[in-house]
Amino acid sequence: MEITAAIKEEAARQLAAQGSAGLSLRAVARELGMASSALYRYYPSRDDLLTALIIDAYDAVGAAVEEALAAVDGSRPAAEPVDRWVAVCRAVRDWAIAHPYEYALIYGSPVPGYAAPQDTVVPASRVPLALVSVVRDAHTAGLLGEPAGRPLAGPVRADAGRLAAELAPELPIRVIAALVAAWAQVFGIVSFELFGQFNQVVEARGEFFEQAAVALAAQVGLRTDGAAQDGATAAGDSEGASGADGILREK
Amino acid sequence: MEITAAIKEEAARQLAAQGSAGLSLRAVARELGMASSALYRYYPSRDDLLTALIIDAYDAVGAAVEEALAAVDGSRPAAEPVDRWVAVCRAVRDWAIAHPYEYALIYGSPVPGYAAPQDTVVPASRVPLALVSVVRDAHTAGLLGEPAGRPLAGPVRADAGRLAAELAPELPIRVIAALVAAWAQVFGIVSFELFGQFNQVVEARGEFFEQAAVALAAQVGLRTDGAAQDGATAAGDSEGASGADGILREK
DNA sequence: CGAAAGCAAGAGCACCGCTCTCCAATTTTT
DNA sequence: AAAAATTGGAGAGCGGTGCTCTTGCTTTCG
Repeated sequence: MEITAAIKEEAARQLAAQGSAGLSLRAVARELGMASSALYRYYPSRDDLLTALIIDAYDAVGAAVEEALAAVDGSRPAAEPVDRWVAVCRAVRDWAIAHPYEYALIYGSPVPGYAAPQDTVVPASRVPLALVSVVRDAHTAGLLGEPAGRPLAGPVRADAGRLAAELAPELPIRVIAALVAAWAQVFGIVSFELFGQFNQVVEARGEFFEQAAVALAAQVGLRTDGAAQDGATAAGDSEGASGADGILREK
Repeated sequence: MEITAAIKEEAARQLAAQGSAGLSLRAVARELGMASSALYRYYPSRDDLLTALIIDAYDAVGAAVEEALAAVDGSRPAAEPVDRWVAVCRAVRDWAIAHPYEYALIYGSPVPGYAAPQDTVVPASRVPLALVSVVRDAHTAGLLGEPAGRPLAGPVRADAGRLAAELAPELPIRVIAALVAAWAQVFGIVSFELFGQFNQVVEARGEFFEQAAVALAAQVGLRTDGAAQDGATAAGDSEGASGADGILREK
């Protein structure tokens, strides 16, 4: 049962090298020294292989986020909620920059024949769950203030209430709503950076992202008290990979 | 010289029907009753055709936004800054829902062989320019408060200053920075909705988006004074197209 | 030992982007 | 008006793709 792993590994290599459109079953088979038809015994179609890669990508970014959270929690003194939040956000961005095609695969436009089976939902929820845990921990520590924004409209309140019930019943519903919005917004910034929308607009992308992440933390109610904001300290060190402008637009 | 238009039109039809990956030069030629090779006289490659479609898509969403802005400005009484901001945001979302594949083409992952030539930058700037104009008008009317967030880190300040110089010298630099962030965040929410990330998370997507747009307006400093927030009035009417969950994920 | 199941290979289908050569019509130039 | 040059299109063909179907080998099981 390790052939499937070898296939996936080679496919991941091609994905990382040429993007999802450049992934060819025949090329994978060629590289593995087998007939292309033999490959269909392990993955019934190209989309199924892609789905496996999608799941792996979700798991990878989820693991990166959880690892970053564990790292910041191991620091001295104990990390503040805002720092934990920013650590999660930064982990997402760093992973995206390091794996642009994998990122595009899961957070870009769905592939042509796509397929978002149920298997993807659990891995896909690791990042949002990390964000929830940061906010929940802040809440239990009494470090959660009022989220920004007006009272929720009815239907939004219903959605947020449902989410709160299954994720964090102790959190205020408005926090949940703000959290979902912040979640989407974090990826909005990362996507804009990776997909080239910031090309002649934002150059200091690491610092810009940091700034936005801090603002989003405040948006969900994480107070930035205690040590004054020194978010700039760790801002610049995630550069280097984004030296050229635009990651995916090479041509 | 109208053959290029016919080609583009048919290509746009295929794009809207099957997405960018489903766009085939041969199919376009077939549909137009000509040899596929003849098509290369007008578009040297598939990517060039795609680029033309990208420019059209940018122009379309830009026009939709400007039209929405003109519409809200024609209302009585004169629209408040927040309402103008939300109108722009809503126009983006409505256009995206109406043209999911075009949206994916320009705001999703860049296509495999892509090509982001300079021709795209002007059309692509129409939406952000509309956002800038809303904020600038609010500023000249004295309706712009302090943007949220901390003081800008040096490099971000430089970026924002450069943008301010060429876009709106009278606006505070921090507003520019907040504006860029809000711009990316608006598209983050739209992309998450269209690309299926909200699938079992947010159901009341119109209201949710409205809420987030209002919050982002506040984030850039647009005060929601005067008539108390009645943003919910126009919230629910942009639904209907998003009845099914997920637009691009049919399979 | 023989049957059955699993696995790999090959050929082939229909499609794709793209290039090349060729031809006819048209336009321009002489 | 005749000749030359440009243009727009057609066809064949190359190498590539995903996918299917049939064939054959090998391993396992009864």
